[in-house]
Amino acid sequence: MYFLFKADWILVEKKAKRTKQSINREELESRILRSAEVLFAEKGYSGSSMEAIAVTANISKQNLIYYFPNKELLYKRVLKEMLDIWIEKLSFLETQGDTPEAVIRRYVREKMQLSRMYPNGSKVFAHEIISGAPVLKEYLISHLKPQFDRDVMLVKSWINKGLVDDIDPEHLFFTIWAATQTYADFSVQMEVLLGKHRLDEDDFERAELAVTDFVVRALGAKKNN
Amino acid sequence: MYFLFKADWILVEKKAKRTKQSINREELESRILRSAEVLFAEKGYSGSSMEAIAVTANISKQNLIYYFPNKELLYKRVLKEMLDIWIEKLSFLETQGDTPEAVIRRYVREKMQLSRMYPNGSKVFAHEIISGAPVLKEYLISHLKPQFDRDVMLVKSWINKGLVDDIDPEHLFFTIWAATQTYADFSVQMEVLLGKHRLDEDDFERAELAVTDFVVRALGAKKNN
DNA sequence: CTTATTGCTGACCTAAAAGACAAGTTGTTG
DNA sequence: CAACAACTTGTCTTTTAGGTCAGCAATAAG
Repeated sequence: MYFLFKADWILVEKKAKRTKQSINREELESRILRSAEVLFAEKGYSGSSMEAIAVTANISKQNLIYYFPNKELLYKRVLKEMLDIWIEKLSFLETQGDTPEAVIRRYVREKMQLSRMYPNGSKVFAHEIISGAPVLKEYLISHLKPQFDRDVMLVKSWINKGLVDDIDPEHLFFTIWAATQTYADFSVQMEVLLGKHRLDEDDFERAELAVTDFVVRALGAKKNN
Repeated sequence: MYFLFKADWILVEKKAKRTKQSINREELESRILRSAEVLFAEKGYSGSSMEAIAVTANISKQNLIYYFPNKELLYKRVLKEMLDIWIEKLSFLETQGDTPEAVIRRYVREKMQLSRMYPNGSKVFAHEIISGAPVLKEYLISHLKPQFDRDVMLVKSWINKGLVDDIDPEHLFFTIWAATQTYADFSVQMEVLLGKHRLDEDDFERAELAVTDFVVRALGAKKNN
């Protein structure tokens, strides 16, 4: 799973002899990554200093640099962690016997859950894309596009079979992504508008229902085959 | 229109004697603002140096500072310019005799056009909200929320009158905003996925059609009253 | 137990970036 | 056209941030 970027990932694949040190290393690395994620999400890449990340992770700056020799590497690792999760959880494969509606419902639900569970990773990703994807562009071309093309084809086949209405498949995906990811990225705006300090369980429940419902209606999906 | 933030806007309301200097000043100010907008959109607040903004605007850094004595002020002005445009163009008022569908169609179209015409402003706004809206939070509370509440009420009245289906009004708006703004903020991702260098006239046409259609279907709006 | 490896820290160094200041230039106005 | 205001630039200071390096501390391996 270390295929994402050229040569500049830290490769840690040496038999893993779980000594006291290696355990500590793992724990500390993930603490650093979580801290970095929070800061990158909130302040962006340039706005997050190594010093600040170190403080958040409760270590010294030099120690941080010991684990991640430079900031760009750290940033790429944070992005990578997020993408790994997304790839793992988001396949749009047509399960045997599933109706389009079922596939879509599952897809929307999983995207919503990612927004709910990894809001910071999502924000880091958003900053990156808005900024023109300087780091991720290659990845989008090599990994996301093929999957996208495949998924679009699938929806087209649904249309041809008359299982769903004649909608625009590409823009359907853009809308689904936007509508789901917004619950991570723009949560502050929603909190203000809903008059809450935090979006809670219930809000996400409603959101998931609403968005799923919108999408299903848009598809005009026929329930029985 | 200078009510947005406390006291730190530059107030320029002195009778405007259109001399050679004042014309030049206006021209230069807007050139600076456009340059700043581009950089803030791409690099975020911290990633954009005054030096770089000056270079982009083709003036010296010292001259930039003469016009905008500090970076934060410049940033706020960029945000303000964007918000002024949005407020001006986005009212969800029920025009006499208009059906819900017509109102919604107009609303979506206008939001799409904002994404198309002011992608950079939109990106700056997105960065700001994702970052927790440190500058804009007050504004969201005082200006956006009241308008939002009003618009939600309107949709509820539509529902009560049976003009549209029983959808979730709050989340309807969240979805519309997300689905339209994504064409500004995530344009790079779409370019990659559609295999284009730039989203063109035609893409936006299709996008507008798709999103409008999507929303109208979600509403289940009845065409005749 | 002692040697090698890994983890951690403090003292630097360098570059960039915000912006203060003073001095010069250009345009405006009585 | 003289005096004043608006504009522009070069120089300097301070702060911050990324990162190096040498050495000390803790742990693992023989």
